[in-house]
Amino acid sequence: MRILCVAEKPSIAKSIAGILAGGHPSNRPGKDKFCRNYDFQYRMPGVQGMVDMTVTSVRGHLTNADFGPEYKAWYSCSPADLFTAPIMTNLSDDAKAIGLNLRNEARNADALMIWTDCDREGEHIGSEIVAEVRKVRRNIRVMRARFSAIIDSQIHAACQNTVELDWRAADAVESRIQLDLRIGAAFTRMQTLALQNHIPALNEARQVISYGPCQFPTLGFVVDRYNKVIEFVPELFWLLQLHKTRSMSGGDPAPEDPPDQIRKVVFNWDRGHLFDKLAVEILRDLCRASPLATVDNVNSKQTRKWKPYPLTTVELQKSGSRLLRLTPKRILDIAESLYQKGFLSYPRTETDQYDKEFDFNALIAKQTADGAWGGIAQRLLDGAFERPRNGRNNDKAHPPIHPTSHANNLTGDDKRVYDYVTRRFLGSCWTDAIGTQTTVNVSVAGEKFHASGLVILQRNYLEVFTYDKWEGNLLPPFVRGETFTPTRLEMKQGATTPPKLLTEADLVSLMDKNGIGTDATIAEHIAKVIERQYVMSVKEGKTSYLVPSTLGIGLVEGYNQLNLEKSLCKPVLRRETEFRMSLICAGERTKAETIAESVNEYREVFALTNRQFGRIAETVLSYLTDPNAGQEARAVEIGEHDEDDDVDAINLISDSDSDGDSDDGGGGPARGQGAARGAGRGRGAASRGGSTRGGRGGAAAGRAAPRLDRSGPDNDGGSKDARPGSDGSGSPSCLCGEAAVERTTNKAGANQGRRFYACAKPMGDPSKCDFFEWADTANTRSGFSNGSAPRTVPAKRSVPADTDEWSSNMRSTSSWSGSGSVRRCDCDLQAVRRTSGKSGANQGRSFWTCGRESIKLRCKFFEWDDDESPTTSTRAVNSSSGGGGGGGGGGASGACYRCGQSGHWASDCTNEQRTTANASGRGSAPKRGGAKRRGSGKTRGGGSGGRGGKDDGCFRCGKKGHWSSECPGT
DNA sequence: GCAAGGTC
Repeated sequence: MRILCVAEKPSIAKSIAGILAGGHPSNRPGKDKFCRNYDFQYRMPGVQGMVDMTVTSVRGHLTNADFGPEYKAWYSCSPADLFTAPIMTNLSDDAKAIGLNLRNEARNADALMIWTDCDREGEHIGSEIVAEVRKVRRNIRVMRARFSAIIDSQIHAACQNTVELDWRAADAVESRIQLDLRIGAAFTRMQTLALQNHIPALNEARQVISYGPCQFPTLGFVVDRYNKVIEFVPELFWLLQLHKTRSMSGGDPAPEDPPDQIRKVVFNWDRGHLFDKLAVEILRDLCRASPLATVDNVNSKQTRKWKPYPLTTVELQKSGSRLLRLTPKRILDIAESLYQKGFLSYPRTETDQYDKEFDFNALIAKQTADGAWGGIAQRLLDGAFERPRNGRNNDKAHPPIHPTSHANNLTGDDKRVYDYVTRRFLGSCWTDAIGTQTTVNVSVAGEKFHASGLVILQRNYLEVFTYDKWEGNLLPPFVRGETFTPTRLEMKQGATTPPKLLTEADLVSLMDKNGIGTDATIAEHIAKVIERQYVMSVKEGKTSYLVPSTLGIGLVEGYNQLNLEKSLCKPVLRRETEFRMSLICAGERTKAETIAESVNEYREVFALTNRQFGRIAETVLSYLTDPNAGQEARAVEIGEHDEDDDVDAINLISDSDSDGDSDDGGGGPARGQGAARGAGRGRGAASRGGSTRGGRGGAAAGRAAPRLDRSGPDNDGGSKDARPGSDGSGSPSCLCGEAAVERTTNKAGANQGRRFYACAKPMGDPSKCDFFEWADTANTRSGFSNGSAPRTVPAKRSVPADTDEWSSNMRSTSSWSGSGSVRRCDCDLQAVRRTSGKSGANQGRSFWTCGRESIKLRCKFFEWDDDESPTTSTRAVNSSSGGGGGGGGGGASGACYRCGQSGHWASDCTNEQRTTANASGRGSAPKRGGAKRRGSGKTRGGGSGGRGGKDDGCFRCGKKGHWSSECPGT
């Protein structure tokens, strides 16, 4: 018997072969330069004699999806046709040799064992391998080896307990591939041609204005933050501060005290600051009237600075970009090359937990040779070692990033990245830093103040992880119950400061949180929006900030003007795609259904965008030609508060008053300068925004300025500080946990005028969540197509974890538990039974999901509350929706996007009330179903409708009645 | 001349 094993990448093939062979298997070159073939014999349980094994690999995906030749040229068809154009999937050019190797090796194999990574993409790559092998061995037996780490015991267990390939996961990926291609190509061609037509400069530069479901939300984040910065209106606040100068030996300083024994202690106000100047003045006067301070409490407690978590790709990119000041893409490229050289482990991982059996000692031992940290590595080996903290992520495919061997001849950025990874690894294997924190609480005339000191007792991990700073601050002695006269009591004025522009690290975080891209692609998306000239990286001091170009702002503003409920510049559509993929994985939807549904939805958005693209083009043009535009970016003061990552940083401007008349001389000038600077910047930014942004000035002025309130919980003085709208009177809570606001749908269509609940935060606020609920169905959570929030972070790499779970989910002859039993979700909480309110085949059906209250925090656990296996439920969905749907487009199990009724697609909708506004386009919109493209591109002119384009106007000159390829103007 | 996702 001979089994052909295929891994996702050469390094894994080598490791697996080494483990299964129990040493060094013989190996021979394959047809591809990187993918070698390893041969050995293996004893499989239940099989007589030894099995001949060959382990080889692919290099990621084997195939690429693209349109057929008749659609490839940009003028060959209307961009709208790309939503239905056939997609061809072929071996990529650089996978030709790999395919040949697979076919050669499979010819004399009895079985194929898939060893790709255990995630959705891995299942899809597995399906590509199966397809390739079946070209020569149609009926070959396929087995899936499931492993979560390259550890001997796991690899042997995976080999001996194979499961089925997860075809649903592969289908989910397939649907994403098709959707991304159609959306990307259609929108890119449409907007590029339309903008080139409108704007000669873009035409001359032949500049591609690409659209991508990850690119545009990435751009959207940058523009949102930029808008927040320039529209920011500072708000003044006031606070009290108490100073006491004291000798370290206790008591007031004496003349013989050396200077380093004298400490100026600043006591901060427990109220933080208030936005009511009069209130602060009154409190200050009260303190002045009886200025004696009483020490209410002196509290010392042990504190610690936590050592870093194990390193994930996203964290490497974030911290690397912040600390090493390299772009995320450069960091990933360097990590990749260090991995290739054998210095680092696999650099694309979401895992921040080490496997129980991880061999730390061997890896730490390799670092004892290092001149800089060798001694520390030795101390770890000698007993200082402490297991790294566990993070919350585990992709079950790769361990956290760590050094795999010692490197002593690296230079430049390679060395800086290697050093960071290694110091972080060693730091995570040490113990937290320990210190003693002392807090002194005092009161003056009933007002409370506090000061803190820190004594670092053990630096521990800080000795090797030198990127973390922890500075001690020694307080002179204070005794509970004592009284003293403050050296000064000040009232200070400050102002809220605008958020800073995004750094690349910020953007990586935002993308990660919102599920835009994956750990391996986030950096590429950022590089892409820079390459497309939507975003510029502007260096200010040591930090690079991302500033949208006029083109980038124009595009986002243009799209925002369309008021689409699901903005193309926001992450919500991407999340829907992810959510739909998860439904395919759960067996609730089929690939065909999902693709049809998504394509239908996107095509509607496309048609709407296309018809109104003139507005977008005008907006872009206005930004590109505005002589003031682009100055804004430079005018925005960036990098001023480099040390503070807080978006709502406080800028303490000046002393507005001091403790006594005698100090006025010192406080006066400082106040004057500071106030002028703060106010000047605020007005300047606001007016710049207003002057260059035309009509938006009013809206910007009407927006509430972000307000900071750092007052303590005991704050009872500043009623003005209370945030509006947080009391939630009858409103549901949004995903941020705050009261949602009621809004009205303005998009033309069946739901125009309908009320819904959404997050109260302003548009453009990156922290605004995507909560959505119709006001009239607030108690019946509808399906995601109505906007109920899907999970925040996509399951780029998510399949069930342990073998048992895997088996129960993957085997169709399942150990599916019966109804009524208590179930536990993936968080190991008691699962909660809910009922599907969504119209369609599963309406009213009960299911079990994660027990957490917050939708945002729920795990991916999902089970139907009946006896059906996932396979059965898939069939149920198929049959019912297939019957209900019209025509060849699959079933319409969801609601029609035009009239809101279920049972038919929007294209087949006969409900005349569907168009209420926007008479210019919508009323005359031809039906999609009536004019499906068939045959070659030559026949396209005959189709009178359904594809936009010709009837919506030529993409070159904008006139109707001819295709852009036939445009007389070209 | 379009996307995003693997990997090298």
